[in-house]
Amino acid sequence: MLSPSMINDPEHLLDGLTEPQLEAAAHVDGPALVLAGPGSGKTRVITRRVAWLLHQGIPAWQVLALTFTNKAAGEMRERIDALLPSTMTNRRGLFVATFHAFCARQMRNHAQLVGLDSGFSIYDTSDQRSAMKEALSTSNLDSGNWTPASMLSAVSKAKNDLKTAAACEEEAGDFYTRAVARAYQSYSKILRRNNAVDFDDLLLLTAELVRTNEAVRSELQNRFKYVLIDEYQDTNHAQFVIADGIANAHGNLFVVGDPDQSIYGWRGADVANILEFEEKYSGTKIISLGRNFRSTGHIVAAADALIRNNRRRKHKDLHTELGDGEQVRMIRCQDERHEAEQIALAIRSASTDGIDYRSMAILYRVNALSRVLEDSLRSAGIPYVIARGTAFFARREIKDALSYLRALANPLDDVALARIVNVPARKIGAKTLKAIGRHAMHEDISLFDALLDVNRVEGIGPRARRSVEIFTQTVARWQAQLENGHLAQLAGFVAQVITESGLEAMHLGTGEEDGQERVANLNELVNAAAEFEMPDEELDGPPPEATDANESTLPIVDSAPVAGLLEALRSFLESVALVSDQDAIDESRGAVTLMTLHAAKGLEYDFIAMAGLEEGMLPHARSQEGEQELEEERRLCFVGMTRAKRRLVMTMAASRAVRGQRNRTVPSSFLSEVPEEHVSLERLDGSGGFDEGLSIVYDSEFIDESHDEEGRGLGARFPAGTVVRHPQFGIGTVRSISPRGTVSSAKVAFHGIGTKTLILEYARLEIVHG
DNA sequence: TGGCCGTGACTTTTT
DNA sequence: GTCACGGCCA
Repeated sequence: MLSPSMINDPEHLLDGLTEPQLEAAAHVDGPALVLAGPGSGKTRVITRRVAWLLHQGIPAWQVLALTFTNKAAGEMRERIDALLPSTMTNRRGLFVATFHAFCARQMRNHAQLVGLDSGFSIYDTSDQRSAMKEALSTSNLDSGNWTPASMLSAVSKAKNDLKTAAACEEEAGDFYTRAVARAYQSYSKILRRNNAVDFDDLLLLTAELVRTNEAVRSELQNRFKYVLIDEYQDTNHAQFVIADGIANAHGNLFVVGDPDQSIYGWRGADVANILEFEEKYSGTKIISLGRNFRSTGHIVAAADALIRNNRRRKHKDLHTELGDGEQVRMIRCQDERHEAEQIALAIRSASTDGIDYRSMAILYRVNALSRVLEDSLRSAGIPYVIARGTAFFARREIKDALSYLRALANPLDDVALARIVNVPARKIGAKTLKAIGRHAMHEDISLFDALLDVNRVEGIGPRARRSVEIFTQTVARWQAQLENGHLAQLAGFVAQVITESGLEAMHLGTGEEDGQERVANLNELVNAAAEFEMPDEELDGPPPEATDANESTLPIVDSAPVAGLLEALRSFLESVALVSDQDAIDESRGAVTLMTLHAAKGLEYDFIAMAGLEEGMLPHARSQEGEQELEEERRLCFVGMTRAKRRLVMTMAASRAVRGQRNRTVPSSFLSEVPEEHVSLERLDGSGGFDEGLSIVYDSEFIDESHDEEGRGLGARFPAGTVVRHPQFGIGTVRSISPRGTVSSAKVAFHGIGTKTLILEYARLEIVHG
């Protein structure tokens, strides 16, 4: 076994590490898999290891570290930087980025190889939706059988598996898959025509490039001799191909992750990547980090007990040496308002106990839950921020401003142009636009070129014609400015477009109630542009000497430093397109953070409140159909619980209004999977218990010892084959029964509905015949 | 052309 | 409860 004293470590990089941490941090060559439980010092290991590599004389520009969020990338960069002596000569050029940003960078450099212009746009969800809408209507698929959103998710799935539209076409069998293939085809065409890509394309096209283009592959292989990937359990097939393509030449692939924290299966993440890593890379060094340095005993034990209910997992022993700490508080509240108040109270008392607001967070399964929590925090006078980086850029006024900028950065982007050509209203209405669109289609030119050609378009009145001319002149002026300007003018330019486009006046003028707020948001966008820094040469770009080494292949990955205004704008738009919700978190604000469980991945807080622990909420109703989905929900719950360092509160509301409809709820089965000795249970919903079946079950789970006869007994009454009646789903047949915690879950096939997984104790099944 | 209002569909999670 | 869309009127 290694120990610091056995290794020459003058910079003390390996000091204070546990044995397995040391093993990982001092790993240099060959494949390595670090299975890092929650709070096991993962980031510490990664940063020390990078510093260690450089310490061994490996130039920083040969190291590539990939993360999932910009926040994680930024933190990693900072922490590595802090570990490196400023005198170190080989510290320049470290490449730390998110997968998506890395891919965007590759594509800017090799745009022509994938049939794009380097000014390509990155479409966000709403752009994708308009593109898909158009795709469906042009290929006569808009019959109402499927929505743009469902088609997009099918296409996304295909892309994550690296399937092209042609491949989908080929293997399409039934009506639905054929429709998907056609929609995919037509959607891709639209994106291509607009010189645009979606999020999945960034990965897909880069993977294709790495896989099929020898020159690009060897360029990447030659530069990046050491590849690190964080949160490896959440990589999808495309990401695997990219990482593998770069690293298989030298095998220096170092991945860190935790299968128990895999929560992006729905997005194409493939846990097999981490589970089968050692088979794919022979000679893999496997290091398991189980000791938790984050949370106190009851929290770790509670989370551990929960996750043990997953069948498809590799067990890892979780333990802490931080002492028992406090029990997990579980509070049953009356309704969602009451729940929000209880959480506010818990935050107050945590604050009194010396926990800073900035070290507290409230987590929930769906964004819709944030509203009521916000209300209660506001009236309690507790400062809070919502981690929703993407929401800011989805606001109408911001999307408008960005569409202006995008149309300027990428003149082929018809989606952006169409959005703003008449915003604010400038007499270029639907009719005019349609005529112009037809002309563009007919002449096979972009919408903007068609606007320039307005005098040749029929069916447009003189007034509209004049308006179009004024608009195109303004745009031309901006474009000229972009060509000639430089980086430092970015914020000024953004402000100018906001003013000269009339957007600002539009929101100020009409006396809209929220006009002021919208203008403030636009100013915020200008601030973002002012704070935007081009990818930093110091830590991000390769040093000049790197260029020489690769002259025989292609120019080095990164081209000359960008200084022009146009490049700056494109870079800015790219960074804006790739923001994550986590990026909105700013610890310096001293506020409680609200976010989804998904967004909480990788973060930690002294105090965590988890809201909405109800069946249908967590686990979410949409994921209760199969065992796999249920296990992912359980992992999500596990991720949430393990964010807490000292205090964990889990709440549920006995009744909750969903979509305006108030419903009684059933406590999440996850709650009952936590052993009593780690829990302090509080019932504040006022119900006596015996008059209501649900609360009896809830009681029995935690307080009553009588659950054995009630719980286990039920499974025996519904053997497979029993025909039952469900109040909502109707008649069905029991397929199988399996014990889950102290209750029994049944898979029941309902006529015309499909198979549902039900908790026998909660679903009021009636036996039709046995 | 543009704005207003009523109706209906829909919400899981995100780079 | 919210958003998007289509129809209707100034």
